[in-house]
Amino acid sequence: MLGIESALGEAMNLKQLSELLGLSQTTVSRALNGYPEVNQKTRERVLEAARVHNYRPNTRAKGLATGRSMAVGHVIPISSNHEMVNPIFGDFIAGAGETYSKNGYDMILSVVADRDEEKAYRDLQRRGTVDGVIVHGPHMEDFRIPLLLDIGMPFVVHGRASGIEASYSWIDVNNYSAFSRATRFLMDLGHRRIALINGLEEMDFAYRRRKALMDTLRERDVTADPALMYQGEMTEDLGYSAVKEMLAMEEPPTAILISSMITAIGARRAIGEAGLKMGRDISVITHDDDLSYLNNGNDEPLFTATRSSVREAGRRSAQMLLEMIAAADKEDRQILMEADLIVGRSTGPVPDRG
Amino acid sequence: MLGIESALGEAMNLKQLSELLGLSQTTVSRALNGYPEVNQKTRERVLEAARVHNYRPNTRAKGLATGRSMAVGHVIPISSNHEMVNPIFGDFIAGAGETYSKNGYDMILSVVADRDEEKAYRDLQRRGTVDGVIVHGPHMEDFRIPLLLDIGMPFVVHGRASGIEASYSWIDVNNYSAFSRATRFLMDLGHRRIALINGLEEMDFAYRRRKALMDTLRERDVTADPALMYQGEMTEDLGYSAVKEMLAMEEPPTAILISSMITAIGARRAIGEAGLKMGRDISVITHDDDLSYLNNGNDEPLFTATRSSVREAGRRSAQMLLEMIAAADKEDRQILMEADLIVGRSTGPVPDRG
DNA sequence: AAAGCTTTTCAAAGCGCTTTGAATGACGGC
DNA sequence: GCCGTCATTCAAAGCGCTTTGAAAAGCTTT
Repeated sequence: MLGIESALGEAMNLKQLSELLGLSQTTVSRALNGYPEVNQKTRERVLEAARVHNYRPNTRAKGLATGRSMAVGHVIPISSNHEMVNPIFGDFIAGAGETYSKNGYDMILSVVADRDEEKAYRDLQRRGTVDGVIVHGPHMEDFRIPLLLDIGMPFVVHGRASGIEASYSWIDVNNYSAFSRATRFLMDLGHRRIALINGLEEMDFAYRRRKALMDTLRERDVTADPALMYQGEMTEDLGYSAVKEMLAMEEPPTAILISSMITAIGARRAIGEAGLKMGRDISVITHDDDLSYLNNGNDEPLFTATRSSVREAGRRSAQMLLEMIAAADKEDRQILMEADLIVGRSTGPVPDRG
Repeated sequence: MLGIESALGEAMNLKQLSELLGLSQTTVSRALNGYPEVNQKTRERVLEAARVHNYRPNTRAKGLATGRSMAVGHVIPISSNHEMVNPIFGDFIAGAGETYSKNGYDMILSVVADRDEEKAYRDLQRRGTVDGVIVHGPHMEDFRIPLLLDIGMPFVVHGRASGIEASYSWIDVNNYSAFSRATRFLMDLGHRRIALINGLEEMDFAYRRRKALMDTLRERDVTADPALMYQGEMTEDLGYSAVKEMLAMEEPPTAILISSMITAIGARRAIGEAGLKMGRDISVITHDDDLSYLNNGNDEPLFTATRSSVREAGRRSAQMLLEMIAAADKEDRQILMEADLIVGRSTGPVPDRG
């Protein structure tokens, strides 16, 4: 009977399994969960039976009994006006998800209108749906950090939030050092008029990148031109429009720093349309998140780029969070990843202005 | 005391709430869930108290009691060799997630190595983690469809699987009609040598698109050249390499059909590098999933494209699945969405060969 | 005022698991 | 042969909810 049921895919439960084995639920549960007070022979019988009948403990019942959900939440805000989905989201999630699977955790995605974001976190906590969350795309002084500290939910931020004093766990790319290196690289090639096409200014990473550019220019006594600073959602179109506009200026920039590969592709389009050639007529350095579907050329990189795998960041954030959940200590953890500066064909010395 | 606790964000449970109100858990539960056998006054008191104390029922306990998880699963296979994350994934998920949130469902993402995919579905079912699943990117004769029918888990396929007889629920773009219209459009402009840069050949959508092209060519007595048929993961690089190769042929194609915007961008790059101009020297039509970060130009579309919003498909698949879960009837549902053929600047009449 | 309804409320069982505290059996030492 | 010890096993309580079946309260009707 039970055999037939299991063949039909009906889920077998602990009670049935223990009756089948002539053991108590206690013993079976302990054998399955690796507790020591079980006879070796018994344990083997139990494990074998569980395997044969393809037993999997009911997630909800287990969670209810243990008080843990074995799940991690990711809240994805969709802003009501521009409805943008971050292009790096897929790769980050893939990295994180990989880690969760390996560790027997589920990943819960909550897609909410941005005005409902606070409610979403509170709900996740009150309903006991998750044991912790990952915070995406922090703004400066991001409200989610004090919120999560307040409600006492373990979390890891992918990025940091300037202006927040409190200590918390994060993993971030060293955006400052990446963009100052990129700037120095361009300046060493003689560039002085360097434009920036950045993410939205409230984003923390955008702030750091911009600051890196400004500081580095100033270090070498160059005054930044505010007219060359663009920012917006990192779409292909932003890159195109910004560059088109720049190239129409009286004194166009000789180099451009760009915050995302997608945007750099738009920039490339505008440069091509203007009949110019990247690396010869104008230099471009982009940040490259190493997305799986957007390789930066195959042999020699197309773009000179500051590169850092967002997928790897996903893996490591998840790892960090799981450690925090497991650990007794309430220590915060921080990881700062350095980006590589990859030299490609999109940069070169300042052309002679004729 | 309870007040302080709730202020601190400690989750209040049904027992505490009912004691606070001097009512039984039964009555409180019924009042909250809208059952009729509750006095109007009582119901109001209960709802008010729940609001004030920010009560949310524990997901796991509720699920355990009702036998439903109020969650939907998405299994994302990561293939061991090429580790590709589909670029359309983010937008689809955003669409689906929106629908789930509105309906009080959670979304569970399971990222697994492709060889563990069957196990992932079985686990989801046996552990009772989800009430249904969405199947992504079906192959021809996709094994997941018989599997899910077998284990009796409600599901909706985003796409279809040629070669499967059984009835099941799906939502798909009419790839065949989209690509035959695109082909006819090109042929009307005089094109006869039409190349195809398609997704992996085992993918069902790729099969239909290719068939549409072949059939349409044959209808007008044109023989397709197998040398012009490319396929692979839809990366930027695929488009670039394929077009570069084509343009080096003795008799290059005069038009190209491409299965994805990302790949079309690669194609554009190769075309630009060769010093050619899209729409004048060579025509390109791409499929455009209307991704939020990849707008096809802003005023006049850059590419002539078969367009269909993958985000909308996400919303509708989720809607369909939730209806199936709620419905008593076990009817299958099918939705075939027609793609728009949007005319942009990438197509034009066959150039005179000189 | 008792009987019969209807409306409203409640106590308790049950969902499938873990875990506490107790019971059982085996074993060696005296 | 009895006792303490250790290794195993078990019954039962509990996690926070829903839901069944019964009880209580409020109204009509006779």
